Amino acid sequence: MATRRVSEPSHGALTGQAEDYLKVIYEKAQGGEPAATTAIATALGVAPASVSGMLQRLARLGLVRVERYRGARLAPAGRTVALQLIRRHRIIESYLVTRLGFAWDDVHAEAERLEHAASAELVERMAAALGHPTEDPHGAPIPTAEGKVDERRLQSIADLPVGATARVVRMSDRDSEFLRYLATLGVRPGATVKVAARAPFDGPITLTVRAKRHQVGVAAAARVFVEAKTR
Amino acid sequence: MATRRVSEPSHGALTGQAEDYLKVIYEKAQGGEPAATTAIATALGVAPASVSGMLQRLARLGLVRVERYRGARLAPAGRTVALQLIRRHRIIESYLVTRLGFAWDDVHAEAERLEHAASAELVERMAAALGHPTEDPHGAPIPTAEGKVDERRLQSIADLPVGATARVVRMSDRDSEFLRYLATLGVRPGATVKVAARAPFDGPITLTVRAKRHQVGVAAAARVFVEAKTR
DNA sequence: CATATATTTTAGTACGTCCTAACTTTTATG
DNA sequence: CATAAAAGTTAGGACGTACTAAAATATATG
Ligand SMILES: [Mn+2]
Ligand SMILES: [Mn+2]
Ligand SMILES: [Mn+2]
Ligand SMILES: [Mn+2]
Repeated sequence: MATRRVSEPSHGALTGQAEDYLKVIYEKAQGGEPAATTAIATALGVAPASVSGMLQRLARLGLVRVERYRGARLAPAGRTVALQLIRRHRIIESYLVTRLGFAWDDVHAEAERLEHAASAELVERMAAALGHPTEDPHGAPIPTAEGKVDERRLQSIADLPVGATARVVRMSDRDSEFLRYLATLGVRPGATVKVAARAPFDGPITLTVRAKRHQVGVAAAARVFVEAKTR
Repeated sequence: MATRRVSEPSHGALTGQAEDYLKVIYEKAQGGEPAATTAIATALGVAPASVSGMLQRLARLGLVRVERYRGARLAPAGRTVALQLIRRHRIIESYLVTRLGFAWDDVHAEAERLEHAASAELVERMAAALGHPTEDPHGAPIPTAEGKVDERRLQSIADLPVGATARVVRMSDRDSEFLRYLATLGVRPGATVKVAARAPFDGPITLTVRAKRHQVGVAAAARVFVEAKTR
């Protein structure tokens, strides 16, 4: 019996790259539309041609269904892989912030790598150590080990009308500079924000957070997701 | 500015595979002799031909010096990479055992993967959380961040004469079945063992551990490293 | 020391992943 | 709706890593 090669991926027979594709397809294909090749390419930082190639391989493996020139959706098997990966990612982020003192704007890149190397056992031990958290540090819901996850579509701040008050639920975690910017505004999961004004032609949005007013661009506002307060 | 690709290795420009080769060469080339191709191949579970190829690449990168048909030694740059990898591996193992309740016979495979994904920051945070340990759970010394490590060559139990008493310092951690076997004998770092008898022709060694006698094979004894007691 | 055996390397091939350039299809616009 | 622009795919190639089979070299043995 030969030594198991350590280069083999930790989860099934999939490489980390393939896992990341599935995760991005999961994220981009929410809401009926398949994930577009270019959107996947941008998210992963690869050329569109590379995506076309990978989609064919993933389709051959039964993990995605591809409509040529239209985009890709996850097949059930691919969805399972994606949700397990997302679970690992979010538990790892939570653990790094809670137990190892990582800054919340700093954990994403680390988790992006560890999610492929961490075994299910490690992840479940981390989850247990944290008391089985249901959300990661950026407010994103953590899928259960069985693959259940809250898939509600949330409004972003950019969707709110003037005068609306909302509770911040989650925000994009890909860009740590963005997260640090939000932190300076006091915008974090659980915070209350009010849209005080909106300049026309997609101009800046005036936000009230903890009694302070800030002007934020539409692009930033669109990356912060909220629940309207039914006050 | 494109998104950094997550497939990129965490440490320098080296892949995890190349790192593992360097680690094995470090281990096999202690004591003058270069690491033999077949020894590297066996340790990594690959064919000798694959090793020849990788050695050429590593030589081109200035990480190893190869003597054709003789074997490979680490160049200074390769030694640095190897020692950093070993530091990551051993700190990760220590952390998993101490903080996440992993069994000591179970952590090696996990660490073998995580060592390539964990950033220096993560590893230093783990080390700090543990109070900067100097040995891993199997008694192996942890190199410092600066690359210093205790490289003493230790005797194995198989080297001891009958009647010798010794303190167990460390043991091979690659095989969890082996580690569980040692645990049933009470052989762990810090334990005291006495060679009560040795059957001729490399026959079984009779060991006294915590007042109990056990017969162990020479192959097993050769994988447990000790310090003779100068009582 | 000649030759048999063991070890190592080379040659040729495969696979996953990526790229650029060229081509095809879809979509948007006048 | 014709055509220009955008999006997507294919072709061809590179790189890292692995394999097997054959050739070269080193070592052991009679
Ligand atoms: Mn994240
Ligand atoms: Mn990832
Ligand atoms: Mn180990
Ligand atoms: Mn490894």
